[in-house]
Amino acid sequence: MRATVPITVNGLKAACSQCNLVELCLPFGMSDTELSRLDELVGARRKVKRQQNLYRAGDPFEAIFAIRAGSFKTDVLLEDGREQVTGFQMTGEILGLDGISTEAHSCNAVALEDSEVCVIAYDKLEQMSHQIEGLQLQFHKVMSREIVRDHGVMMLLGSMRAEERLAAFLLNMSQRFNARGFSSQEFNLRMTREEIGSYLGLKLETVSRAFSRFQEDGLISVQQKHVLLLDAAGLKKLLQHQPGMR
Amino acid sequence: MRATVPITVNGLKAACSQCNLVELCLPFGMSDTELSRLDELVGARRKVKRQQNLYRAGDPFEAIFAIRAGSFKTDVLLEDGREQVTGFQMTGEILGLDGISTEAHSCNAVALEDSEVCVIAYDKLEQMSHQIEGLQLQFHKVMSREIVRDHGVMMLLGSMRAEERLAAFLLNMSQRFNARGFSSQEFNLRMTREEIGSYLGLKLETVSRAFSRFQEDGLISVQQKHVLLLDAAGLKKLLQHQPGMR
DNA sequence: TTTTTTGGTTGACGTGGGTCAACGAGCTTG
DNA sequence: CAAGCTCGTTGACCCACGTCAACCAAAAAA
Repeated sequence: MRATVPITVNGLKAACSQCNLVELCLPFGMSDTELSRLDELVGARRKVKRQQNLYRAGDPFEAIFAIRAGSFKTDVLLEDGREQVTGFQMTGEILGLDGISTEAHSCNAVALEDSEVCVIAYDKLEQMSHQIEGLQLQFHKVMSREIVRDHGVMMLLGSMRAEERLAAFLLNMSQRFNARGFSSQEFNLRMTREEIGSYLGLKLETVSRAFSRFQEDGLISVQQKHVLLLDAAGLKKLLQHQPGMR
Repeated sequence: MRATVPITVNGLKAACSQCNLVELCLPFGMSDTELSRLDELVGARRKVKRQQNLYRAGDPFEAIFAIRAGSFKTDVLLEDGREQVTGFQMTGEILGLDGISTEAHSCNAVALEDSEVCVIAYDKLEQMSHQIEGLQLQFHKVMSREIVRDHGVMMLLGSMRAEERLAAFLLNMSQRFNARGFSSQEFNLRMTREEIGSYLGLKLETVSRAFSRFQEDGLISVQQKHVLLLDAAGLKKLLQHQPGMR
C-alpha cells in the first residue's frame, strides 16, 4: 500500500513557478522563494472536456481549482428546472470557493470548451497559508474579489436595462481578454446566447436583439460568437444613462 | 507619545468569550481556549446611529466588523445615482469583506437602526489565523457563505418573478430572526419598501402590491413594517412555481 | 454529400412590472 | 396641536421585455 501513494504525485514539478498565469492567479504578488514553495500545493492537473462538469452542486468539497486553460461557467439550478448562470471564468481564475462554507459545492461548474485546471487540495492550502507569508492574504483577496464581482452582477441584474447589461458584459469580457494578452477589441465568446441571457437575467431573444441593435448603431460587429468592439466608449456611455434617458 | 497608545485599548476584556452571539459569529465552532485567545482580536466596539455610515465605498480598508447589536444594509451606487442594495445584515454577521481585495471598501454600509459593531483589525486577524487553529477555517467559511448567499440573490434577481422574490425574502428574514432566538412568524422589518425593492430589483410600488396580495391571499398579515407569517408553507410553494404557472 | 441538430435572428403580440399621480397614515418638529 | 415629513398604499396607464413562432446558418452526424 505504502508504495502506491508516493507514485501518484504529479510528474510536473514546477507547477506555479513556471506558469505564465502567475500574474492573474493565486500566486500573484508572491516572491520567487514563496512561489517555488507553492509548487507543492498544486497536486495534479485535471482535464475537463467541453460540456463536462468539473463539479456539481452537492459534491463534497475537497479542493479548489485554478483554470490553466479554457473556460467555465458556474450555475445554480432551481427544483423547477430554472437555471441561473452565476459566472463565467477564464484562465487564472479560481473555481470552487463556494464549497468551503458547507464543505459541499453549492453550484455546478461546466467547461465551455476543452479545458484544464490545477487541483489545489483545500486542507493543504490551509496548512500552507500558515507557512507562506503572502499566500493567506492573496487567497483572501481572491475570495474578496469574488464577493465584489458578485455585487457588481447584483447591480447589473437589479438596476440595469437589457442593453446596459449587455454593454457591461461585453466591456467586462473585453477587459478580461485584454488582461490575458488577447485583443480587447476582437474576441470569440465561448458561451451561447442562452447562457449570456441566463447570466444577465434576460431571455436569449432579448440578448440577440441587443446584439443586433449594437451592430445597427455601429458600436460592435457581431457574427455568431465572434465580436468586434468598434466603439468601446460608446458602450461605456450606455452605462451612464439616466433611467428616463433614451 | 508612547503612553497614549496602550491607554486606548478597550476596557471590555472578554469580548468574544462571553458574547451570546458566538453561535452566529466568527468564533463559531471554536474551543474555549481558542475563544479566550480570540478576545484580544476584538480591539474596540463602535456605535453607529441609524442612517449613519459604518463605512463608505472608497474608504481605506483596515478592519472588518461583527454586528453586536442592530442591523445594516450594504449598497452600491452608480454614477447616475442608481442604488443597488446588496444585502441586509443582522447581529453576528460580518461586514466589510468586500474591502480586502483592493484594500478599499467597494460598497457603503449604513445602519438601519442604532447599532453596535465589534471592530476586528484585519492585520491582526491575519496574524491570529496563523496561530489559532480554527480561526482561519472559520473566517474562510464566513467569506464562502457570503459568496453562496450572493449566488442566491443572483438567482432571485435573474430568474424569479416579483412575488417569488418577496416570498424568498420573507422566508429568509424569518429564518434569520429565528436563528437569533426571535419568532420566525412575527417580526418587524427594519428597512423601507424602497430598500427592499432595491435589494429585490423591484420598485417600491411593486413590493407594496406584492405585500398586499400576500395579505389578500391569507399568506401573511402586514401593517407597515410589522409582518406576521400566517402560511409559511404557502410562501414556500410560491417559490416552486413553473414559469407558466399562476 | 445529405441529414439532423443546435444555435442564432427576427417578427408579431402579450403582459408583468414600471411610471405617474393621488392620497393617507405615522413620525417628527415647532 | 398643527404643520411638515417620510413612508406606504392604491389606481390608471404604458412600455420593455417575455412569449411564441418561423426561419436560417453552422456544426455535427450519418
